[in-house]
Amino acid sequence: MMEEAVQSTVSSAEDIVCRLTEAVHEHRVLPGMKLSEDEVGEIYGVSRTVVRQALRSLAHSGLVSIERNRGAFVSKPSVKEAREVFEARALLEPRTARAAAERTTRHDLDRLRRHINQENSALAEGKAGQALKLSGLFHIEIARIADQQTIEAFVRQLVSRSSLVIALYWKRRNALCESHAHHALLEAFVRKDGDAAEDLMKGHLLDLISRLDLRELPEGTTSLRDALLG
Amino acid sequence: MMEEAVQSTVSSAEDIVCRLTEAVHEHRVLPGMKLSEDEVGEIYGVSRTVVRQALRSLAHSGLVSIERNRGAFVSKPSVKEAREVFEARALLEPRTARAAAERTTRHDLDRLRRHINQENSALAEGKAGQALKLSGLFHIEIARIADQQTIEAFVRQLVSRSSLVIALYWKRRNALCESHAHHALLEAFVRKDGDAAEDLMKGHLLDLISRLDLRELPEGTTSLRDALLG
DNA sequence: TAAGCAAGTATTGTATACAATTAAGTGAAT
DNA sequence: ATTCACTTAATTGTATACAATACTTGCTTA
Repeated sequence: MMEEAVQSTVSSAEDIVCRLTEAVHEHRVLPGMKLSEDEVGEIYGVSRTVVRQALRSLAHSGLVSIERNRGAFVSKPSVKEAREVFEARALLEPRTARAAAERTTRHDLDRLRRHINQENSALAEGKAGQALKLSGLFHIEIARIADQQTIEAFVRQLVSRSSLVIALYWKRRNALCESHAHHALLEAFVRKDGDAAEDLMKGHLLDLISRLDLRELPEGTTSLRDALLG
Repeated sequence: MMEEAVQSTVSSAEDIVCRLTEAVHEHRVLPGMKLSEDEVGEIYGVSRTVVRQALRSLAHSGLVSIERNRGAFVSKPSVKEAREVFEARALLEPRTARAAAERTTRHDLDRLRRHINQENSALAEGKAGQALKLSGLFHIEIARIADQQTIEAFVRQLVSRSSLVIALYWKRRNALCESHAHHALLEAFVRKDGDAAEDLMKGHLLDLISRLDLRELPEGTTSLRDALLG
């Protein structure tokens, strides 16, 4: 009888948040890039009103910095901010991995396995951006398994910002970043070994930090002079 | 020469966010309350545009829930959400208190002392709302001393949501909630005793949870029937 | 009397228009 | 030639207007 219209229960602003977030995660949008309201609106076919909602939402997550009367830019985390992000992750994720390992269901294990396969496929095909995005999603998936929505939201934010940090401070861009860390975590999950999961996650995060070059270099704006006189 | 106008570097939306947040912290605005855009806009003398910005910002912090085409309401955390909030605090705050204790300067100690005095004054004068707000600010101050802006932002959010949890689940509303916990923390800070600070904070958070009644009762909407048939 | 339906009212979602601020470009003076 | 000032263009901040959705109320009917 009633022609049930496809009522989008999700606002279009959230949709744009997702698209921009994914672009950042895949390093298709890089730190410092200007996000003009008109431009973004034209790309996605919505008005500035909804674009502004999305940008402010992203600013809340730390992915975007809004400067009054100047507009929105993809954030460029400072060295200090980069350290803070990983320090926060070190506080949240190991204990969350423990909780997740002890709660894992068979269904969760299947999802994790599929996820790791996707990661490896992306790496094998040279899709570095997608591999990076999937790598982050793995950590979020763990928070989901732990059934901790509040912490999951924090981890989401930290993973996003980590993506910016990696874009700015990763040591060897061309190096394959495949590590067995995720697979080792999966094995701990199979055994429901909370201790191992916590330790593995702690070590994994330390490993990630060690691959960053967090000397104070890129703090100053990459001035045109430096670029041209180099 | 130039008549330097008072250029508000802070957007009016942020101003409204602060005012509403403070009202929630002081329990002058309670969980479930409707926040009509027109009404809020009229109260603060701004248009709906800026009110909507503020409400979405508060929704991001978890203080407000926005239901599509229905509007914004002060969040009513479920029992599960209440537990999650304090579990997240248990992960973040003890280690942060340790870091803060080891970094404390004399200036920080003065601020903490003044802060505790204000708390006690508010309690003595029976200003329960203000005392609660100050109590939360104490925890935020610790994250600030630790010089961890990222964690500070998370703690801010968790303290805000804790305020909602307390409004819903606090056992004995009339009980004086003065505890020596904050003062004990201050003493650990004076000694720069990180171990003690971490333990004290852990215990303080457990103490807070123990004063909540987290049985599944208030999950159902406080229906009019319950209120009138009581 | 109670239940269901329908029209009207109120509130939110989105787009557009105007105001304010910033950034850029042009020109003149030192 | 360089720097400062001024004008002009572009972008963001805010308010308002219109569209879509949800809620209320009154009426009809069983």
